[in-house]
Amino acid sequence: MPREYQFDFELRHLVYFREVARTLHFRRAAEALAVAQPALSRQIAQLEEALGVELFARSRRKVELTAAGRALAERVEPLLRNLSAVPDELRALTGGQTGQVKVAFTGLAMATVLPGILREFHRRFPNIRLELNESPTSAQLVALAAGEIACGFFHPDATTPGLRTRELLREKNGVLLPADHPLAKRPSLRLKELVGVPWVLFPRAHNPGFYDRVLAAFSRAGVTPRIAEEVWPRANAVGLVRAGLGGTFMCPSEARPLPEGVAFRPLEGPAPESRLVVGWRAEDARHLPALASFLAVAAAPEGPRAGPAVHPPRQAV
Amino acid sequence: MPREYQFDFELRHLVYFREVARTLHFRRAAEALAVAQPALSRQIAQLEEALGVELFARSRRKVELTAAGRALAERVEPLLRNLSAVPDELRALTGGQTGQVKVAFTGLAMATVLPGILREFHRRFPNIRLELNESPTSAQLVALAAGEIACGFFHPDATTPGLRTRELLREKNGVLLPADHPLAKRPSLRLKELVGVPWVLFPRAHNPGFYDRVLAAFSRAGVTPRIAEEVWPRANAVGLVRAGLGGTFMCPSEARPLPEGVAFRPLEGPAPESRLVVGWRAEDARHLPALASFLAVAAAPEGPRAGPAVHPPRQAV
DNA sequence: TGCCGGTGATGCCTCGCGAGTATCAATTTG
DNA sequence: CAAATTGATACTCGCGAGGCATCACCGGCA
Repeated sequence: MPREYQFDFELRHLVYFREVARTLHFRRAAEALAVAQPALSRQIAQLEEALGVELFARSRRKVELTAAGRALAERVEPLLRNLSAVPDELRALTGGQTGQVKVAFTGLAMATVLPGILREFHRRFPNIRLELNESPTSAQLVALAAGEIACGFFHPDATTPGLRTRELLREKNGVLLPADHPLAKRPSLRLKELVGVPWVLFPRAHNPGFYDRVLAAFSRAGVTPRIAEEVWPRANAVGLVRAGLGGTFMCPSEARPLPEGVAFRPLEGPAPESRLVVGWRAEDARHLPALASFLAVAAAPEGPRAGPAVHPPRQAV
Repeated sequence: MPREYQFDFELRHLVYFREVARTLHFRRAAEALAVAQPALSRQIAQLEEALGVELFARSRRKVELTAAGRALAERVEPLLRNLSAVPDELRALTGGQTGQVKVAFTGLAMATVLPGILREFHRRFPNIRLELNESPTSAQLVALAAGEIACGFFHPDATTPGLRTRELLREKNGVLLPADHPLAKRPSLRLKELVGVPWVLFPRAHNPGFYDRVLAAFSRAGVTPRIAEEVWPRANAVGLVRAGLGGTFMCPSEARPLPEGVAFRPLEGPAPESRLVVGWRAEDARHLPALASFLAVAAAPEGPRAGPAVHPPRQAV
């Protein structure tokens, strides 16, 4: 039996095409797909070449579907819809619609991406129960290795051996100050201007890598910070800052919405960078169906998140 | 409206999966797909990870489908079948089921891949008429530029400006000799052993680049060939060799089946390499529906060819 | 009519990943 | 127990998807 026809296009082309066919607008479609407009233009051109057919009639000012384009849109729409249901069906077969998953998270996760993930997850998998516990990065790594949790949202620093991770957030830190602090009058700050400001941190053992990078950033700026408090869980740091005990680092997304009595100021120049990832043991994803379902939401390549999409930037700053 | 679900796998994964699901054998599936076995293993592993489901139960010695694997196979099979019909449908819409295409070809094309392409093409597009003319590479390039032909099978040498091409064949030449020639007793030959053998070539103007590479190969081997005849069309060269006028270069595929009265011997060490491509003007493929249909067969990435599949080797020898 | 804003295409560059080669590890077979 | 078979792993390389900057072109507006 001769080998079946192989495709000279990919699902990506079809997904891109569908979006352009819907919006009839390359730039808006590109934005919705979270790619740059030239990339989208080229993929559409490739698809047209692969099919040997013009799909869009582009005048410089307007985009419309050709007859072939309309036909393709009609075929592609149900096809992608069907296909998108397949992964959940398969997980359902292996029991991935029920069960429970133990999940650990840090304060940053709960302050940013986690609520959106949980909402989406409970919509798609109402019968899977999550057991959620706030826990520092270091403890999560131990618990993952020991199999005590199936999945953690933490801040990667050292290499995470044997774990699969997906980055969810990467942001340069800004500074959280008491609202009445003199420096809070400035629209933005530099690290070296923080000399003398007492500083609120977290216990070093919770994430030594990041802790040390913070101190290193200070010392590169010629400042020796005075550590006023080490506090945990993270959410309590805001209270200490508001109480006037000092300042602390914070990601922009973590500072939205801004609590009363504190001010958030971005840092100019070099500043510590916070990364948030979701991590799990590679083999678990194939053996614990409920975990696979959770990861289908939490570690989706571009899963819909709460609020405006938060794209992890490609390169570090 | 939130962005629709995006896939974390590609059509390639599904095609690969289908083949493994059919054969239940990674090596044979890899061969059928014309990829190496490790590549296939990894793509399947990726698909399993993307879906969060084990698709195959591999013992070291046997591969079987899991329940999820069976379910996926059932979903994927019709889906790919449907999808493979789409390109032809679209071309039909724009008139790509009728019309005519002017095609030029060289002797090598007709001796190797062209018959298989024509058979397949007439099966899929019985109402498109081809106008086929044997023509040397140089003339084809002129005719393509002038729009006199829509598509040519030729031997690329210089750059082919403004043309889209796809490689169909790349082979090291061997030597065709009269069956009773003394050198024909040897199982294989070296270029320098051909000293003194009269040589049958094609008119230089037909493909100066290749012609000169042949002479250069001779001179690098320390041989100055005596050009006995320059003949065209190519098929006539066999007659001259059989008549004892001399030897000529020939690709292994071109020498199958071997005509009476001649002997084909591979060359050891460096030897001229023949390449065959199909070429067309990029914009024509989108504006001439019948051409698009022809290219869907002739320039398919791995289209079924006559006889055992001829894969153009990845790197030159 | 000329300027400006919006739109899709093009050129150049980077980097991630698919695929190739070589090799390993495990199991069956004689 | 040796040899063959088979899927997985380590590494390296090259292609191409995608990013950024810019162009070419068109419409609207004063």
